Amino acid sequence: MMMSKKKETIGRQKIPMVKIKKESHRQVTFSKRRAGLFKKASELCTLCGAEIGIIVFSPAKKPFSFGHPSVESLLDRYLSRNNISLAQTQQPQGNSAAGCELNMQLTQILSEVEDEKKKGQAMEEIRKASVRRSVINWWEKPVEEMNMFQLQEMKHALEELRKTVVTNMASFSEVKEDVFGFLDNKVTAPPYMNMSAGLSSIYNFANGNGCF
Amino acid sequence: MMMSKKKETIGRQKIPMVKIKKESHRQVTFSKRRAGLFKKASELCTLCGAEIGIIVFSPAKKPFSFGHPSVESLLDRYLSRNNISLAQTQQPQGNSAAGCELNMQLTQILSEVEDEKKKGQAMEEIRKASVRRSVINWWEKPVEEMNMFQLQEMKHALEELRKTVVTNMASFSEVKEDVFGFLDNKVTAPPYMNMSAGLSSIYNFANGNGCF
DNA sequence: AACTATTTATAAGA
DNA sequence: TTCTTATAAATAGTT
Repeated sequence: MMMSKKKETIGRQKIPMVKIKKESHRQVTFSKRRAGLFKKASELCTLCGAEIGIIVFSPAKKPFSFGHPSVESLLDRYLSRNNISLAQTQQPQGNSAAGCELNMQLTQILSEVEDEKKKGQAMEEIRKASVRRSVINWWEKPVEEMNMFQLQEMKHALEELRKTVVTNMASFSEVKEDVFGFLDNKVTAPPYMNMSAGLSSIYNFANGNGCF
Repeated sequence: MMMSKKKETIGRQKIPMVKIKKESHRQVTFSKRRAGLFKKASELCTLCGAEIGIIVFSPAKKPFSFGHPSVESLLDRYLSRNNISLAQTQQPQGNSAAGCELNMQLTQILSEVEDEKKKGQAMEEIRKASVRRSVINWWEKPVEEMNMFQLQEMKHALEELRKTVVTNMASFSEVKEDVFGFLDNKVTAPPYMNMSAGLSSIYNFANGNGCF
């Protein structure tokens, strides 16, 4: 007792509320605090049934977002209900209803898949002590308690995945058609959560058509 | 010393991350946490030079926002960046080419996502002794060897996944309604840091086609 | 609105 | 980048 074991670290220190000078330090802080901000938002949504949309541009101008439901759905919903149309300012591409439907399907499927992916990661994390990015432990909570934040985290994983898969995909592009032919049939499913973050990343991947 | 002065309060207690039942309590928590969220956002802006836009709808459907530089400009950039505009006002039309392209995009994305999902399941399988559908271990083979079969498996997994997720999602239905409920009311208000003129202009960035 | 006892979030360090 | 640890901050339950 009282042995005063040497402090291993000085612990958290108070920092002046001014822009962090050192680039690397600023990047680290940005990542940590962005995660913290999104977590807080998620909790506010859960605890109070609030609706929150957040858009963040990192100092490097990289976009991040959190949305429950999603920024897009909020806007869409509002506009639909109020029958407002502006669009003129946006890119004029004749779009099709079919395209929209597909788009919605994509949204639906993506949210499902992201959920699954996350679930898989969660199990892995629980079982062993981490591998890739560590998120909080929403996976140890009942399903009612896991939602937004967890899904948001999947976005990052998905984006990383893309790079890997896109690269590998080249080797069997011909098979792809056969296998996914079923997608030509409309996959009809009820719309649930929309993950803005996840979808956003998708848009960069699939644009060029007015719907996206 | 050791006088152990009577504790004046029990202090902060941990609370379950579920919607707070008591109306009054929920309202108080909302106020406190909203303030905390905005403060965190503010600090992130200052410390890292980030740009952040936040929109919050209270459980009572009252809108609040935080924006640096402004909610509008942030949303504008966000939407532009992601090419979400759907601008296609109302003209429905038949653009089969577009539909085809969309489908291809969907296919591409799905393949990526499924691959990830499978990867997660694979790890789970490897680590534990099976759980749901057992697949072979093509995942342990070099990428050149996994193709058709792997993709086929993913398809099934995805389809099963959908059922699971759709089922689980049902538990969110209650929240969902709450969440979208505010849309029935006109968004009228002006609240915290900067806003007011904000919302109306924000909506101008979207179109009224309901694609999103 | 204020007040603490605690829980959380994190700045540093490894 | 991820994990630890000590300390700064946020906040739940009270007054």
